[in-house]
Order: sequence, then structure tokens, then C-alpha cells
Amino acid sequence: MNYIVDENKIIVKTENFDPKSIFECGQTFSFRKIGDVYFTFPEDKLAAVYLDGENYVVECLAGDTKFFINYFDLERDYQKIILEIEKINASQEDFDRKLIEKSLKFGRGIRILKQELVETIVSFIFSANNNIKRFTASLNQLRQDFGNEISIENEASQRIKELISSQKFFSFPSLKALLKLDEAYFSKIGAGYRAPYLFETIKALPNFLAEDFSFMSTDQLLKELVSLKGIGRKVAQCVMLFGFGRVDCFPVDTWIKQVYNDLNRGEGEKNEQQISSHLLKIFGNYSGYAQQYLFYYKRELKQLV
DNA sequence: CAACAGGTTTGTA
DNA sequence: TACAAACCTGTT
Repeated sequence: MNYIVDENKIIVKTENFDPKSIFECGQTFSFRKIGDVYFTFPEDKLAAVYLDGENYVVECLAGDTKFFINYFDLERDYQKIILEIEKINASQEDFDRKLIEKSLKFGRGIRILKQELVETIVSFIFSANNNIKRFTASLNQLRQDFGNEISIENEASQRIKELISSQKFFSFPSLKALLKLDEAYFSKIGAGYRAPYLFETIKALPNFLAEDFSFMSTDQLLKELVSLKGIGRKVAQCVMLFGFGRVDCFPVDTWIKQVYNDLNRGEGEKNEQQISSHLLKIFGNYSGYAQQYLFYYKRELKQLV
């Protein structure tokens, strides 16, 4: 066990848990950093994550510890995942093995969050061909307009109390609330040409979500997802990874495209689909994790330059 | 001012 | 099936 529960707090060892890596590796946009504290607000929940001595604390402010243990995937052994990816890496002849090694070391605190489906789908449609700053502003506006202010259920620690005294957090709107929105509203909050896609897909969600996905292969699920407007292969794979917990997919965006060229030297140009299936073939059920380590390392490194 | 940003859709070979 | 071009819009 790499965590213990103390009332509304989860105490986590730092070895495979690092808030910066978790929140800034591109998997979620439902967080806010205030000082050294990360606040995360998935659905209608809220937690503060901060360093306390040698450990990280997840202080659950709305929603119980059980919810956040699942959300942060705390029952999973990420050290084992890292070891498995290292093993795969060692068997690759034509790979830049050092790149993987460095990525795993750099991102060892990453965890793949278990995110709610509607929030994930809507957020990633916004993210397509968009920059984080711009679409997080749209998402925050959406929360403010049609979510509810999250009230603190559990007594906050003194430190957190002070930090949130001037802050408001809003839940992600329910599907019911989203269904009432029209194209013009999404345009207004800066969705641009994605506005009709959002409108169409939200309209299709009740029917879509009623399906039983448990028996579906990842390939089948991908086909279903890309049939929704505004969802192409990349967004679909993100939704599968972050919303469905399908780790056997490898989302390829511009960053992973760059990584692929660094990683797989002299293979010639390949398109996103070819890259995705090649990496999937290599990493199998560790693809989702491997993607996050590589993506985070590449992007963070780029930002330092 | 043109290019770009964590792609998708639509139209054309 | 594969590849281009257009696409909202704030930033650099």
C-alpha cells in the first residue's frame, strides 16, 4: 500500500505520485494551481494536493477519500508499470532507449486519472487544434455558467482555508444542463468552429452512453467514438484512455509525432495512424502509460528551451 | 503580419 | 484509402 487514509486526507508517498506531473501531463484541464497547491475539481468534487513533509497530501474538500483513491488510481502499482516499460524498451533494437529511460525517470510521478466520460468528451473536443490557455478559459466559463459552485463538505485545514477564502470552484455541468445549450452559446465561449460539433455530440450522448461498452474491443469503441462530431482518432484515443481506462491505445498528436521521429530513427515519414499502431504493437497494454511518459517528457523539455 | 496551437471535417483522386 | 485544405481565434 503506497497510501494511507487519515479522515478526509489521503497521505501518499512521493515515489510514484507527483502533482505537477499528474496535472500538467495533458490528461486533465480540471485543475488550478494556487501557490504550491494544486486544486482539482473533477465532476462536482474538489480536492487540494500539496506536499507535507516527506509525503503528498490529498485533502478531500468535496467528495470522499474513496472517490479520490479511485480518481488518482492509487491502487495501481506504477513502479511495476515503469519496470514493464523498461523491459519492453530493453528488447527494442532500433529504438533510442535512452529517450524512454529518461522519460520514465522524469515522469515517474505520473498517474492516469480516472475521469468522468461526459467531462472528458466535451473537454477533448474543445482541445482539438487549440491551445490549452484558450480552451481552458472556455471550459471554465462553461463551468461558471452552467455548473454549480462547489461547496466545501469537509472542514479544510488552516493552510487550505486561507488559500480558498478568495476562490470559487464550479462543478462541470451535468449532461442534462449541457443538453439545453445551443451552438450559439458554444461560439460565445470561444469554441469557434467546434461549436456545432459540441452541440451535435452532446445531443447524441444520452443514446451513446446508454450502450454497454464493457464487451467492446478497443477497436470497436474507437469506431463508435469517431462517429461523434468533433471526435477524430486522437480525441477518441484520449477519451478511451482517460475516460474509459483503456490503456491499450496510443494517442498521437504533434508532440508524439516528434517523439516518434526521435525514438525510431531513420524509419521514414509516417502518418499519425501508422505511428499509433506501430507504438501500440510495441507497448501493448502499457501503451497508454508509455504515451504519457513520453509526451510529458518531450513537452516539458521543449518548454524549458 | 503570417504562422501556430496537444485535429477534425469535408472534398477530391 | 489517402492526402490537402479550410477552419475559430488569441498569441508570438
